Amino acid sequence: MLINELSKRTGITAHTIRFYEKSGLIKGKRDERIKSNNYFHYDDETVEKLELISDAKSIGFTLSEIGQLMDAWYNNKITISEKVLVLEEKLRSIDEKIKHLKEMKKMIAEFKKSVEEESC
Amino acid sequence: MLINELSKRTGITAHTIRFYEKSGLIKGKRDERIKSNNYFHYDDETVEKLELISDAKSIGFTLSEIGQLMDAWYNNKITISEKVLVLEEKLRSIDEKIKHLKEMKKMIAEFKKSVEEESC
DNA sequence: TACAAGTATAGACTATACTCTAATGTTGTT
DNA sequence: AACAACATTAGAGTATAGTCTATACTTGTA
Repeated sequence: MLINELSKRTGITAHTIRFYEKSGLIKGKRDERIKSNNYFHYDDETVEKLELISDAKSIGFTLSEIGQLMDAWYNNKITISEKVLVLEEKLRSIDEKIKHLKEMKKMIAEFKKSVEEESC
Repeated sequence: MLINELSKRTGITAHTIRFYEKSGLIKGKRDERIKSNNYFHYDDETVEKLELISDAKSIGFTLSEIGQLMDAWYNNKITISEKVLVLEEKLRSIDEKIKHLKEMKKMIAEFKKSVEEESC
């Protein structure tokens, strides 16, 4: 598929997709047989990758962290133990984030309670 | 206390503290009795606020969201029901973040398992 | 065939959140 | 008094993550 369809399938604009391509997160292929243009072609794996990027971004991962994660996920030049290491690190960082969120949640909930009691 | 002590107590650089001051997140007071300088003076509440800023940043809140939260927390020009509204919204957004994190954690954990099985 | 829609690249622009520098003045110590 | 340490403001610079524009070529449709 070409960039426009990729954009429609993922909800990510063509501009941003090109930005991710330049950043090295995804990679389109050129069709050697077609000489008249140099359009990039994308496969279903790229759709998957863009969805992973969206998901990982939504939990606060930077593009550089997402790059590491995607290397572990898709890059076969990396050994299994290297992959496992990256994945474990990401799991740890997720656990930390969850811990901080729960602490903040508790704080806000307690403060909310005290504000509400004030109003009686 | 002056900015340097505030910086030492919070671990936030004077530069960044000034940036937060310009952004309206904190507010130093000038001592009217002192005419020779116009140094800002900060109280313990500002220490607290900076700690809240650090905590809220670590869970991915933007400075603008933190501003709203701090208004609910410290600003008495806001009604109790307005405060409660902001606090509830933040609690919802924290729950969403936790949900996303747990989903991503599950995904990564499953993928990690499949990578490890591959190695046998 | 005209022409709208799609594609590529380079580079400018934006927003957020700092981070640093320069100029200038004040305070505290020796 | 000298001088280091600290304070202020204005404004420049940086990193991240886009977002947009201009230019130019290609493709699909009426």
